Amino acid sequence: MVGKVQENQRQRAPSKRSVATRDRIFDAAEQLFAMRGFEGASIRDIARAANVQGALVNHHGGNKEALFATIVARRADELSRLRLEALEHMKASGSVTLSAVLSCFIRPFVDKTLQGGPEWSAYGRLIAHVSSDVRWSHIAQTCFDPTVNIFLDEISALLPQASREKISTHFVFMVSAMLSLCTSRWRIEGLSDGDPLEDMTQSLLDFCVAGFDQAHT
Amino acid sequence: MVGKVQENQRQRAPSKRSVATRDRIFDAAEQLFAMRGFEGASIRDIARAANVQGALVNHHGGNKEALFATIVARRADELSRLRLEALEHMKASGSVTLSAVLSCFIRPFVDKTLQGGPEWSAYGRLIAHVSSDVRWSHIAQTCFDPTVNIFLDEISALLPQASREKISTHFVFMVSAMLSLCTSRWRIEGLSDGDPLEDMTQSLLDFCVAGFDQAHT
DNA sequence: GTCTATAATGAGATAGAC
DNA sequence: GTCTATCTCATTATAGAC
Repeated sequence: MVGKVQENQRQRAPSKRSVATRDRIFDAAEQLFAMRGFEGASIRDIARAANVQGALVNHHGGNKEALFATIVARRADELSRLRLEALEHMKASGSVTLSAVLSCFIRPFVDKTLQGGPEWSAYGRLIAHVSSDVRWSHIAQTCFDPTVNIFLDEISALLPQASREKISTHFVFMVSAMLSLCTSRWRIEGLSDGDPLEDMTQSLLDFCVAGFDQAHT
Repeated sequence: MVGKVQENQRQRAPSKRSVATRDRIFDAAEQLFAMRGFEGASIRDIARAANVQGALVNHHGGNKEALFATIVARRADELSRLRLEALEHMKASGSVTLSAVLSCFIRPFVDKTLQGGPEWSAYGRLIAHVSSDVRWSHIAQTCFDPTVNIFLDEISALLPQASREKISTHFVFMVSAMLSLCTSRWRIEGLSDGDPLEDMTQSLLDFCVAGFDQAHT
């Protein structure tokens, strides 16, 4: 029954098997794009990792750039939702502080990428690729800027003496530091003599809150 | 005369033309590795940009990984020297503050990569690639860690209550924010309504000094 | 939707003449 | 040191059978 329902004028609803295959392809693409970057991950590697023929990758994902964009967009909505829900929840609770606002942006990301399983761990590195290459600016604009702008507004309200430009600049510093938890933990561990910090998230938050706050005075 | 002097038992001194060719190849490799990453830059593209035959790239640079490592190492010494000189100069002047120490690390990098011409601008992005990919950890270890450890020691002396692990962690946050000036200025500009900040370097410094300083209390 | 087969191009690397 | 020529393999993408 379900298999014959039309989604729109041009297409059947995809079968369960088709969806499963597509998801396997997307998961494999996510892992490989995250680990090796756009050029470092080949369609063949993705197909092999997903246990499908190469042609299927193109069938489900379009060409390589479209596939990459799809993979980034796939989890962007959930991430935005988590961030905005945290923000709403915080405002409902009444105590709107700089620390709380930044936490609403950082915590969902870090919680997911550090404890949300291998897909989210890969997704964190993927976002780092997007954020450091102007070539993907259109993806960042579509997937992340709307939410980021909401947070910039909140921060502006809390730091009325700081210009929008300064807040945006500091925000990018914060995002870069946040992404380093996904891309550069090996670096932190290599520079530390002993065990890595127990709670890097709190440390990141403290670092960024102080960084923003000094702009106030 | 010079052309016939032996450098060691196995090799003549390279001719002026040879050195010029090699430098052209290295410069082209630097630009392309910086712009497109390791896999995104092909030996053929590098050869074309340097106006030489492909075989010459292998001749002067070895295989692709060796070439990449060479390109990163090429300017690392100068960068380290600038940073350590700044540190010495500061200590000689007497006022050893956290802000001054961090400035000795950040200023030489930012001054070079933002105003030191296209080679240094590319080099900044190149370091960003190295810093965000565990695959290049051996390069980071060789080229940057010795200097970084000296700065970690200085910071430790100024923040005796902070653990080495916390200082290392914050240092990586700082480096990530610093590198974002090379990789993500498009992002800052996209999020700012008006003109970008006049002095992003000072802004970065303020942000990081405050971030480190809060660990003190 | 999935497969085989293949087109069309580009990749890194080297041998050997000059 | 530089060049030409070439080897070998991987790349993205599509056409067309099932």
